[in-house]
Amino acid sequence: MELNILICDDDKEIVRAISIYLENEGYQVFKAYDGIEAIELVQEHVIHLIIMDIMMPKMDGITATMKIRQDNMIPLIMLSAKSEDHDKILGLNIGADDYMAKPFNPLELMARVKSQLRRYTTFGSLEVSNHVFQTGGLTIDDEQKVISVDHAEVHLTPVQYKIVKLLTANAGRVFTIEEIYEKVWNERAVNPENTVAVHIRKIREKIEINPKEPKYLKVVWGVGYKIEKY
Amino acid sequence: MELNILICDDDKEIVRAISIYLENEGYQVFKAYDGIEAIELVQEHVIHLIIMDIMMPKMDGITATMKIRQDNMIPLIMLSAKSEDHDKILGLNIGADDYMAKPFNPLELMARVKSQLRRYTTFGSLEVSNHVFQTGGLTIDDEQKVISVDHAEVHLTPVQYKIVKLLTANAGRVFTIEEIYEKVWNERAVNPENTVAVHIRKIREKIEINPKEPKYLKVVWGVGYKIEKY
DNA sequence: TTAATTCTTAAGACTTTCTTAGTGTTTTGC
DNA sequence: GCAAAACACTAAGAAAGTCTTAAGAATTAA
Repeated sequence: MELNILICDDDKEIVRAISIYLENEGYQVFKAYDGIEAIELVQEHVIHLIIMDIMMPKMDGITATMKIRQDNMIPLIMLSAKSEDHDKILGLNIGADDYMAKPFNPLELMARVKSQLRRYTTFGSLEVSNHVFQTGGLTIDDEQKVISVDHAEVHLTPVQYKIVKLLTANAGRVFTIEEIYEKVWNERAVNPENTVAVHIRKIREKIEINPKEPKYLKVVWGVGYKIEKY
Repeated sequence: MELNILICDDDKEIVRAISIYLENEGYQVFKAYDGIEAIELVQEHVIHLIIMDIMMPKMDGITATMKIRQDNMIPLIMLSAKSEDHDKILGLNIGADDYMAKPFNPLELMARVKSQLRRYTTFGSLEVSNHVFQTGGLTIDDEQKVISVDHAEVHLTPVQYKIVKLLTANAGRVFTIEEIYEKVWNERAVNPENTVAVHIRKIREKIEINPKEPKYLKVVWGVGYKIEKY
């Protein structure tokens, strides 16, 4: 999966240097040199993460962050500033997700970027290399995109399939609705939606004998859903 | 690995705000409102890092820091004070590990906390490796949100689960009702409520063979509750 | 355009949580 | 040792919260 990172700094040398690291890791990089450019790019493209300087001409990083959040846009935002500019940072909650002091160590930056983006790397770190997952009578063949329950094939729609795959590949682990949303749609949930619940219902209709007493797809009250590990 | 941070400030609003950030990052937070409370908590719990205000009633942060160091206790200590206070140098000479000027930006604070705690973590971000706590016949799997007593699975509600998790993760240690309330609900108990007792009752009903003679969840009269350490 | 899929909404079912009020037990002080 | 006080336990019902379900609107694919 392609992850898009926007790097925004008025120092072109920094932008260039960081881009190299990011591209090296396989990320798609977008570049901006002030807050206004950044906002434009965010409106035009699906950006997953923004690394933004605070001190910039035209529009600073704080203002840009607030504008982006006002528009209900949900990319992750990491702010950065020279350590002596700390006092410039006012206001308690402007909606950034991380902060780094300049000059920063590229390795640490990469570690933080990965840490932030972990929510999108759905099956990445957790997935087993195998193409077939199984738990109890539930089998999912990721190569043929086919799932079977007790040896009977079941047809799932794409979204349903992704949810089942996520839960089955990590059978036993409980995922909150937000987590499921983030990992399946690759977006952050803006407000608590019911859509995941509806999909869960549809899935149960297909894979459970008795949807009221699910054998596979279980709810953990007040927490989330999981596929039972057998 | 669970990292415990103690935040100590007489301004309750600050304590509350910072706790939210810290908990959001997965740290276990303890709260104190003056130096004496801080020292008590440090003696009772394994604290990895203290964020302490300098200006406080009863016992100030400098004195508390010195006392803690005199006792050969080793938590990291970050002091904070309004920028016009020039106690900075003094603070660092008496054994504090970092200093921050108020008002501070939460993102910067988080960056510094992580930086200090890096010695406890593999690389920057805090990665919990162990999801299973155990003591005697009581096992709690934090990934599956499942607890078992003598190999029999037990279903707990979210609040019940949080209480059991808190006590089990610190098995043998006594928590007062107020402590339990603060940690589970993330707020101070306004007036001595009975709600914790009710939850304790419900938990015992589920995890004890004979709730009247609890084997795991014990009361310490006049003090609080604990889970027996075996 | 039609068909399939996905998303939104809202009502109702169900679960959990909190409050109250009363009962039982342990400690304190005389 | 006994009464009073302090603290812990229990039960039941009200309030709050979460999940389920169905139906239809919106979107996407064929």
